[in-house]
Amino acid sequence: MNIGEASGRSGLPAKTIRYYEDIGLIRPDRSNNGYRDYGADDVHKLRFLHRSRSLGFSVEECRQLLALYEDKSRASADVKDIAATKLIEIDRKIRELTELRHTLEHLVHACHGNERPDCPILEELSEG
Amino acid sequence: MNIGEASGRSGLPAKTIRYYEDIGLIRPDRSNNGYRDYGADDVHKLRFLHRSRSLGFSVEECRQLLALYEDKSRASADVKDIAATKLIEIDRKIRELTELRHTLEHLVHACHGNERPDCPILEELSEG
DNA sequence: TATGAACCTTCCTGTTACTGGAAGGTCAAG
DNA sequence: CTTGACCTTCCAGTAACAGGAAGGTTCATA
Repeated sequence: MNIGEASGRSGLPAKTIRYYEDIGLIRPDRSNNGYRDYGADDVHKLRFLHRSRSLGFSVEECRQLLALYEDKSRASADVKDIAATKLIEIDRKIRELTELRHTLEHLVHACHGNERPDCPILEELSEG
Repeated sequence: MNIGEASGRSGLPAKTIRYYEDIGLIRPDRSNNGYRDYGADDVHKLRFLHRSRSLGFSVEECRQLLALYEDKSRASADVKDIAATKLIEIDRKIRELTELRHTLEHLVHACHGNERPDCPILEELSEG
């Protein structure tokens, strides 16, 4: 199938699929007219990539996961390590954002938001 | 003062300070030897930038905040709008990350993480 | 048969917010 | 006088694509 259909079936934009080929994540066949030609297994990989990316794995992590996925002799512990490390990162991000949220909420509530020039938000930003 | 001291006082790397000058956020004087020469107000602005960036404002938003900060006639409502919009964004990010966290945690717990090749994480990634 | 739309191709640039490094000038101390 | 710590400019690279130009292919339709 052409890239348009592979895009539709995998949920990835054609631009992204070409990019993934550029960086060596997938290698589709070529038709006689020069068009990329994707098989069912290619679409499978593309869906794998789509899902892993949306779960917060970087492209390099996806490359590792894909290699593990294709390696029948790998241990599931290898995969679990990658996922567990990512989980810790996500927890940290959530903590940081929550703290940020509290600070910002405090500032927004403290600001009366009227036509007068004094503003607690700017005051805090310039002093903090 | 030279860029090194301005860096130390503002908490921003010298590279970042030069970058902020490149994109027109600050305009320090120059000494006779060509070195950048920062005053107390420059350091004040740099600290403002540092803090706003760490609160999740983009550089362009910081530019707006800085302009509002320097404009004595601005209304505090303008600032409040920017901060409130950012608050909504942060909430959305937290929600997305939390959902992500649940999915990943589920996967990590489902995986026994041993030497055998079957792995629920990869299975879910390839099917989801 | 011509033509137009809807595909596809490669290549180049731009995005965000910096970071790293090369090549070279300046300054204070020993 | 040289060494080391500063400083300067400029160029390239990062992550993960997105947008667009210029042009080839295919298919349906007038």
